[in-house]
Amino acid sequence: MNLPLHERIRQDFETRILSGALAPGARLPTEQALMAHYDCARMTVNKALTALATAGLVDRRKKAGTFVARPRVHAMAMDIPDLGAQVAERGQAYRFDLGQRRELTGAQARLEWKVDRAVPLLELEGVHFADGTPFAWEHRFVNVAAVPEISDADFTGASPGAWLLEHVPWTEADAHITATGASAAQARSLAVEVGAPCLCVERKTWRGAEPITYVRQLFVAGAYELTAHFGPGARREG
Amino acid sequence: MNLPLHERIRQDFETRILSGALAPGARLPTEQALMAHYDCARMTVNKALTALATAGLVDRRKKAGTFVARPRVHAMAMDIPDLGAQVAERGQAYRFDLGQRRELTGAQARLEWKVDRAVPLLELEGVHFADGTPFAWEHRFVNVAAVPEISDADFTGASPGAWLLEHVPWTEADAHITATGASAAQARSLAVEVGAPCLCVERKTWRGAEPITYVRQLFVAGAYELTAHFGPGARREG
DNA sequence: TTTGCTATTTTGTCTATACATTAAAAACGA
DNA sequence: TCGTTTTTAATGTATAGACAAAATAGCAAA
Repeated sequence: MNLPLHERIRQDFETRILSGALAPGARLPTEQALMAHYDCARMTVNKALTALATAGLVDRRKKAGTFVARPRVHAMAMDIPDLGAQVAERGQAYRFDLGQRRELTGAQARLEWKVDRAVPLLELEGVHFADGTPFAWEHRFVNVAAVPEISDADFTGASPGAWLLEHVPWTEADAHITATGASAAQARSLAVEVGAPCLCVERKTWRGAEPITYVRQLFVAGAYELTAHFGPGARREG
Repeated sequence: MNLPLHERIRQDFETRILSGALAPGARLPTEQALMAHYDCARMTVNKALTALATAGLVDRRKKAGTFVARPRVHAMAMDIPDLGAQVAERGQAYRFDLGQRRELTGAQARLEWKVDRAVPLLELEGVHFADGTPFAWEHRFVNVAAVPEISDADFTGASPGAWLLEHVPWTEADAHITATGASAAQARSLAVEVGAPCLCVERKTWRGAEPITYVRQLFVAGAYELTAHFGPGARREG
């Protein structure tokens, strides 16, 4: 494959960014440095970096330079919600209660998540509260190999979702959304009646080819609403 | 606002494409013609057209030229589902029963849809069946000014959603997804008990700045599932 | 300390040109 | 007429250079 040079440069950095080798906030070389390194004209480097910028992978600022973009959920079609921040935004007190925390070996993990590779997993289960009232229950698996720092994280207060958003940029996500009635255990956790309507969101996220987390969240009907916007522009008001 | 020239060129054509003035398949002027028209260098024109191409608005072929791309829903993050096609794909018989059909004047329309401009609306209400079993109820408003042909359309059999997908390319959509219990009327239409968990999808779509349709759909829990994929790649299997 | 100016670095835009690549179209030959 | 070859018109890539714009950093004055 003889790719054009600007495309090769683009892919070089895309790979490094998606793999995490270039962490969010890291500065890329200047166009001057790159045109020396690749022995080409500035326009060629510029084309590669501009492409990365329009793809949202990097931010470019005059005089400052080019930086790996922090993962912005707004750039994505549907907000991957940080429940705590949203609750706080409405002036309510947020709390996350961790119920269960378990480390799973690779063999178990393969069963639980149905990934092709066997990976060590962290299993988390807990409930989100707004002003002391439970509004969401979640059950999550995290690929420890992808995020080793998570072993030291403490989720009594901040939710695992918020922690992951902060620490791991994801690049791809799959979501399944259904309605369901609360099971007995879920109903107990959420303080609703068995069979009460709930919004169920199942989501898997990846960074490049590496699976990050799988989560199943149950929201009490009326307490939560997913919104999504598709298309080039920003979200509309009407 | 003094936009850069390549951006102005890009917007010129984006506007014409989204407004429908340049229909899918139409050929754009060659770079030569454009550099004469805008009195600039070829690279400037090229940058504008390349941007439109990466945004998926146009296709470019060497020797042939630049053409307005046909709208591809697959490029969008979440499939706007054609319920009939999905049901048929599973080997079930699909049917749509139109319950109510009403023309609304501008004044009423403003109330019903809460758009800033007063537009003539078509109000539709009906139920989707798979193998004779109702699985979704919908209530829809269509901007007749944007799609005048819809007045002649017949929805006994094919759903309004399918008709719109066929006839009107949308460019932007907003969706709100919640869980809710079925109301008395909805429960009767869907043959479930009052309060049964349902997935509720509210969606507005636009073509450019022009509102096309607003729909509220209720899916019986378990009978339907929304899936969404975010990120550059294609939907994953796992 | 704060404010304001100035220099400098880095990206943003644009030009004019050159050659490569591709695929449609035209010319050609059997 | 059909298939093959050649031409040619269009986009794709790349160069070297110029000036513009913006934001940081440093310095000077209030």
